[in-house]
Amino acid sequence: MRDQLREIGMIARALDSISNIEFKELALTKGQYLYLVRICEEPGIIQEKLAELIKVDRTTAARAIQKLETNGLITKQEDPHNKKIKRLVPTERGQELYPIIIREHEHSTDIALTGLSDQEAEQLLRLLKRVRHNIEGDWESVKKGKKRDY
Amino acid sequence: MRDQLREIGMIARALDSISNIEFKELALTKGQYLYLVRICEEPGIIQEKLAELIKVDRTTAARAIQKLETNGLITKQEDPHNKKIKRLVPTERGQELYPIIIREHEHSTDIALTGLSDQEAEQLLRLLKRVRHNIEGDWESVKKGKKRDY
DNA sequence: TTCATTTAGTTGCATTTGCAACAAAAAATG
DNA sequence: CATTTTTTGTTGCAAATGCAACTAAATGAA
Repeated sequence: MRDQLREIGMIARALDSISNIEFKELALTKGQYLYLVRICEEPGIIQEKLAELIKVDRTTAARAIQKLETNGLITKQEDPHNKKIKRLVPTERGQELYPIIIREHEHSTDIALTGLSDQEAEQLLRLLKRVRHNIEGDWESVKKGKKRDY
Repeated sequence: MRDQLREIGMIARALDSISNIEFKELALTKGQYLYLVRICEEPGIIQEKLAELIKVDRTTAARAIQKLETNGLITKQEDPHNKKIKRLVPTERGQELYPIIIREHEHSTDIALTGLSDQEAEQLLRLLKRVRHNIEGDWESVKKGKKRDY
């Protein structure tokens, strides 16, 4: 039975839950790790793009990012050519957390992929990328108010 | 690179977001569809098991379920042999929503699996089930306060 | 250039989320 | 049997979440 999406939901909730509990000792509150890793990997990214990247509501991202700044993990830098956007850059302290977050993530990946051959893990990644690509359009248009017919 | 878990997170957030928006016209608020479908498919299930099934915090489930009852979509029935548990059963109105939720879910699955062959979709499902199985243990133990070493 | 549209960001408000901390029934241990 | 532990459920907070509604800059169209 076509339960792919249910499995994905279960896995995502379980892992997010684990990460949130584990990162509490880094003084990161719910969800913050998501934004911080991406900002470290793509410094200069703006809020709007970051929200699109991780598939979260713009306003939720706005507040999470605001809090990261308040806590001294990132800064918002103004762009010389565009007064509207604010480029997000990790602070030194933010960068220090990056490898810790990645290590946790690697460990979760190890657990998740236990028993899968390299070929299977690669195949899984390929298929997931296609699925993600398939749904991105719907997410963006539904977010903007478009109705899907079915 | 081993981005399987990131892809899963993106897909899950995007689809959950879409579902929440689409089910608003059924007067279902955030997340409620998750619980309602499962109660329809497994009537008599108890709160604790339901939370484990969908991988969500016990107290979050408690309140979502409470609201489903308040809104007349499910009832909590006492068990004749066990005074502690409350068996969750959909009402008629709850059952009416079931096929609507499933239809939406089927459509999302159609979109998500676009371009995948039957073999690929099946392989994806098999792999996801294994991944889910792999992480369930960690989720439950971390939830109960156990620390993972890595 | 002018005006409309899109993009980027913010704030208000109502709701959901989830850790603590608790209670009570049931099950396990001795 | 008594008593310890686990299971199931709840409530109090504090925080995150997300839809509306709003600004203002940038971009596009006429």
